[in-house]
Amino acid sequence: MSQARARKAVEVMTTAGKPRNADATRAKILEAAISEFAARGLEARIEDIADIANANRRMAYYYFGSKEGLYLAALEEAYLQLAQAEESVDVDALSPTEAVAALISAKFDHFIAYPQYIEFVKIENVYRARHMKESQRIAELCDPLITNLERALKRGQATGEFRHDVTAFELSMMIASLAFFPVSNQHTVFAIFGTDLTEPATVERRRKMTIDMVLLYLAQKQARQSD
Amino acid sequence: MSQARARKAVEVMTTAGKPRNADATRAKILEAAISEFAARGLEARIEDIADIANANRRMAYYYFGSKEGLYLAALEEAYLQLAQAEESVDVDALSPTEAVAALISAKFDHFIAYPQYIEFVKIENVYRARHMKESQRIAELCDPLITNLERALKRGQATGEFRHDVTAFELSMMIASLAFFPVSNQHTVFAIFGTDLTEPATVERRRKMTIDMVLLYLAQKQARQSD
Amino acid sequence: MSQARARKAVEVMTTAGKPRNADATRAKILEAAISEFAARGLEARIEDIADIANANRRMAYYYFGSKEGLYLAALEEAYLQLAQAEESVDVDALSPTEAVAALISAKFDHFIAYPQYIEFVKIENVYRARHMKESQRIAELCDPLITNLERALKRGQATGEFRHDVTAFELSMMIASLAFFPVSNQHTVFAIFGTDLTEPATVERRRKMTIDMVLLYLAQKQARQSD
Amino acid sequence: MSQARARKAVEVMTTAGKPRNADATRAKILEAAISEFAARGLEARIEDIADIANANRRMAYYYFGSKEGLYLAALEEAYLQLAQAEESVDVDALSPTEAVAALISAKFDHFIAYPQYIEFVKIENVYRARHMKESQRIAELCDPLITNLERALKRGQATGEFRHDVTAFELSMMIASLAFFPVSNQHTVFAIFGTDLTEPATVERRRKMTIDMVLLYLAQKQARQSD
DNA sequence: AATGAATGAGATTTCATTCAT
DNA sequence: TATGAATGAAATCTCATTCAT
Repeated sequence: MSQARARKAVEVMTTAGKPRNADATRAKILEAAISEFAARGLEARIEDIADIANANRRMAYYYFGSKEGLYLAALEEAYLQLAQAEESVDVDALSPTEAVAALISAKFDHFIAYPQYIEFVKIENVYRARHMKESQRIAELCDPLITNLERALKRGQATGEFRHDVTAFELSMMIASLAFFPVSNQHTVFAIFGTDLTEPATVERRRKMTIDMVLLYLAQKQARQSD
Repeated sequence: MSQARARKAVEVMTTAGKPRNADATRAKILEAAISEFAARGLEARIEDIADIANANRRMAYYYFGSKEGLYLAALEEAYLQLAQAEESVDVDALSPTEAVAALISAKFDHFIAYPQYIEFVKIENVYRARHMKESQRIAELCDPLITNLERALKRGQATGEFRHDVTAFELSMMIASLAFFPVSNQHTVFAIFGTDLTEPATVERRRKMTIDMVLLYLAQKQARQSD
Repeated sequence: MSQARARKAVEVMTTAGKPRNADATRAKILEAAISEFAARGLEARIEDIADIANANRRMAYYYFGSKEGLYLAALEEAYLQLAQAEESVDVDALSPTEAVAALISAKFDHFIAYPQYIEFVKIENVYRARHMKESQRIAELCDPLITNLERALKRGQATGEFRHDVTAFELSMMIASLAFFPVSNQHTVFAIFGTDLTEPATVERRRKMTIDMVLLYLAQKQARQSD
Repeated sequence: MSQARARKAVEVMTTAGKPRNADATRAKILEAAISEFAARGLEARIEDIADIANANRRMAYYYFGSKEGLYLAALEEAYLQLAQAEESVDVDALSPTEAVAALISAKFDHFIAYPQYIEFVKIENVYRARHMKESQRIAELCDPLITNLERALKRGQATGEFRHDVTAFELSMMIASLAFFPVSNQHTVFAIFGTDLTEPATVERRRKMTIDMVLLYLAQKQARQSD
């Protein structure tokens, strides 16, 4: 929007040689790419991204090599934000039960704050994680997601508050399922049932139910089996 | 090629019956479309679909009007299979608890049997249900999914087995979340954590956990109402 | 352009032998062709023509050989109507002046009654009379148009009512110009000036002006011959 | 999908500039489009136009957005030439009679000099001015055609040389009819009567007759009626 | 006489990408 | 660093026409 104007001002001052602001251009293209890829999936067009970024199409190639390169950069950016989201929870300062509740709640907050994240994950799964497999970085970024949860779970199992027949990974999948699906599938749900799952009251109700459900499951003492 | 084999599949209306069979051609194109769209999303190519169906590319337009028309037909077909999947459960012949468990289990079975369903739902959500909104039929097909569950829930609440502060729709979303996510997001999960969520043992473990979790939640007597 | 042209299932009830009405089918196709070609030019589609005629597309080929054959048949039909239009004027029973006025008036009537004629002539001129050149018949049909006028003109020149330095062909072109153009070019005139040249009052005004103008010209005694 | 993405004309100042010259490429494509559309109507092929212009087919889309966009640009160009044609007549420096004669004559000259104009008008009328309606510009360009004539007519009526019961618009239609039709319909006339209306002697004869006829009509003092 | 099914060829259009400055 | 111009390859779609009954 007003970015366009800003660029014009810059151009005017550089008379002879034309050293523009490299990082700024790159950043604007990346930002535009995140919003466009999130909005349209791989149908997003390089030309549109460049226009939104107020940059030349050629620059996208200059900085990111190809459309897929740009997509991957945008994807990594989305996961970077995910990792940062959970840092706000100080797992070890809370009781096991509180920590699990806080981690669940943080996930809900993150999905509200960064809806693009869910878009990218949906897209990547349609493409069978084709692009993500190229990225070493994303796996590293996601590591804390499990380890944080694991510390809380282990402590709760040690104190006897939590059942033993569940792993951190399983627990993580449960939570992710309950938090992710209603957002990722909001469109088909709305088309079929006419219910808008993004309404704040609905989201809060869901947050509470999810916490209740997970803690109830963790608190249950298993009878005998374990599979 | 495999033409000889494909010919055999033709229904008996023409005496000699080699070349011209409208229904068979249409059906083969639709079948090919389902597998191609599920595999590649809207990037699937009409030419490939026609080739797989052993038909002329032009015939896809003859029967379905456009690429989007063909996609929509394939989408509806996927939902038709979903509706049929749940018919196997005789909700009213089972106890409320058994009925809920059976419905959850049926969902797991369906997702194993018709993986294309999940692909279509993922794709539609990437496209923000753009195509599904055109279809009156899909909403109708999905109606029983809620009403079946509702009958079981109501009965359980009447007998006092189930808590009262949950609606059939909420329950349905819970179950769908827990069953859908690990399949829909299997690719990114695998890329990040290296865990294959489709292994039979894993699926069975998940089926059991989901049933336990949901029934535990339903059995819980809520202290005071909230929200 | 025309999106959903997907085949609909159609009930069929012809049990045994199926002797349809050959002439009627041919006539309906031709009628449909006239209205479609007049409305859309050569962009008219055989499929649409067949549908309007409630006939099978194949029948158009059966009776007319090809799209161009059908077009030519429609074109000839349009000229047939033109020839018939002028038969209503009994040139020799009227005074020369009255006869010319009547022939002009008949042209105006014809253009109102058979607007398709003008459409075909426009189309043919866009195609540089490519198709009409194939037709012996059309030239024959048009012959009376000149000869009728010629008889009136000759008589008027013999009596001294009409000037001598004009031929029947030239006179015919004048009349045709004044009558044809405002109809043929009504669309661009309307687009540019916003005037609707088809309003009855406008047409009548034009009819009168044309008669006045032509008779005035014919009545003028030329000073010296030129050219 | 995204229709109008056509490049806008951009100033270019490259010194040598053989291969990359935006204006030249654009201009050559437009020029080729004018001749091809005039010759073949909307059946003209983008590929042929590009070939004639010695440009890549893609560039037609780059500069004009779509085939219709290119056609519209060509159409506007044709009307631009029309407007320029009449500028040569200095209406106010001539007597009313001379001015009308000069304007008629200029129209004949224009139709000889720019035959494409007539082709475009014919085509547009076959398409019912579908494209022209999109163009604000054309109506503006045509405005002087009436106002020039109107000034001459008004002056002649003021001096008593011209009759009063005719409007500038009516007069304009008369002139246009007499000048346009023999060119626009030359092909069917030739096919039917074998007369070539484009021969110079024939054109000159027509020019004289038209001027005589119109001036005679204008000079006539109307007896009593008025429409 | 009549028809539904099928096809081949070609048209427009789209888009990522590279050229040349 | 930055850019407007240019391109090739492919995808969708259209349509007249023919096949086989």
